[in-house]
Amino acid sequence: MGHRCCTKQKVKRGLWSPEEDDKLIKHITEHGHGSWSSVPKLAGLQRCGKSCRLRWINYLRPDLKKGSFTAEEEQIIIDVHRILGNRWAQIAKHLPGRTDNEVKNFWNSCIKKKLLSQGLDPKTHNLLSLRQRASNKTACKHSSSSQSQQSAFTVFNISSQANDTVMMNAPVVAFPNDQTMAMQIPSSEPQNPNASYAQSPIPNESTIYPYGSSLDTTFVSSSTPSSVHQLPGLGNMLYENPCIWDATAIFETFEEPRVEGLQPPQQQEQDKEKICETAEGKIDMDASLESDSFDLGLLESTLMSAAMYRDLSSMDDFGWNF
DNA sequence: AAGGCTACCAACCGCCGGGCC
DNA sequence: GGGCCCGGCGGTTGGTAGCCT
Repeated sequence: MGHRCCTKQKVKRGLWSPEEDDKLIKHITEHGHGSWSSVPKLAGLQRCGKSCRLRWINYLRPDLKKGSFTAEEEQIIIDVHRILGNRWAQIAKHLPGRTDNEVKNFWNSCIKKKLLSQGLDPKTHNLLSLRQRASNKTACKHSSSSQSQQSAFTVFNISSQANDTVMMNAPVVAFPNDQTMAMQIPSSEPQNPNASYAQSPIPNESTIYPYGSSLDTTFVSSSTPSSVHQLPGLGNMLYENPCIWDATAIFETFEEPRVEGLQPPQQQEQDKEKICETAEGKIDMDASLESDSFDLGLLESTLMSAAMYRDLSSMDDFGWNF
């Protein structure tokens, strides 16, 4: 059963022939599309108006960008999808020359699998639970090696390469070229986060280093948060923890980090609120992002706060003091 | 070489909301 | 207010090319 407009006349379906394309291009360039339902008749096509519209928008439009997606575009898709979900049309608006259909197909064929292989849930962008990861392993040859959950500060990493990485549901910030921000305590270090709090929180260069392959760059630190007993929230922790600050400084040595900085202090309160919501099991960032005029700057700052979302079960060890 | 499998992508389907009468 | 038409959107399907066994 076709669309209403398609039932009025006998219409052709399936792939478009070059002749049909020519007719449609000629008609639209000369007359514009006007009412799509009248296009087939005026253009001399045995197609439904919807089909003409789709063909034009997805394939024939002159301003379409041809070729495969760039790493930059891929990152934009991931970033925006993290906030908006499957709103392909909205996502496509941030990619000039790309269509929602194209973005959707690229997501389903490439990015989705990539995220899964990194242990990320493509829907929520959160790390998959151990069970989910286990079930995913059967479908994903290159998934991360099995890793146990430790402390929330142990690892901020998804790495398919690092055997001694301790995986947990912790912040992950993705960068172009699949660089992934991650904080990790090497397995030789004390695994109890409280055990090392008395140590100097300021890491030296030997304790923070790029780690992993070109596809998985992991930042490793032996340092741990400096003030677990007064944690006002992870947002503040980002500011108060020199370890993480120093880690961000390292980004400068890598290719064009997308996240240029953390939120200004006044945003911390908002972030705290978001994290509180997350603690209640709610991760809903869409409410403030319904507008068409979505701001990538906002997105980036949001991502930094979003970087602190994740499986709160792993956060239970900490004495939250809101 | 042939059949099976997988990935990719163009196109379709069905639903929804807005505008018009 | 209700029905109809239309455009837009997200989900899904089906064809095809390439790879693997």
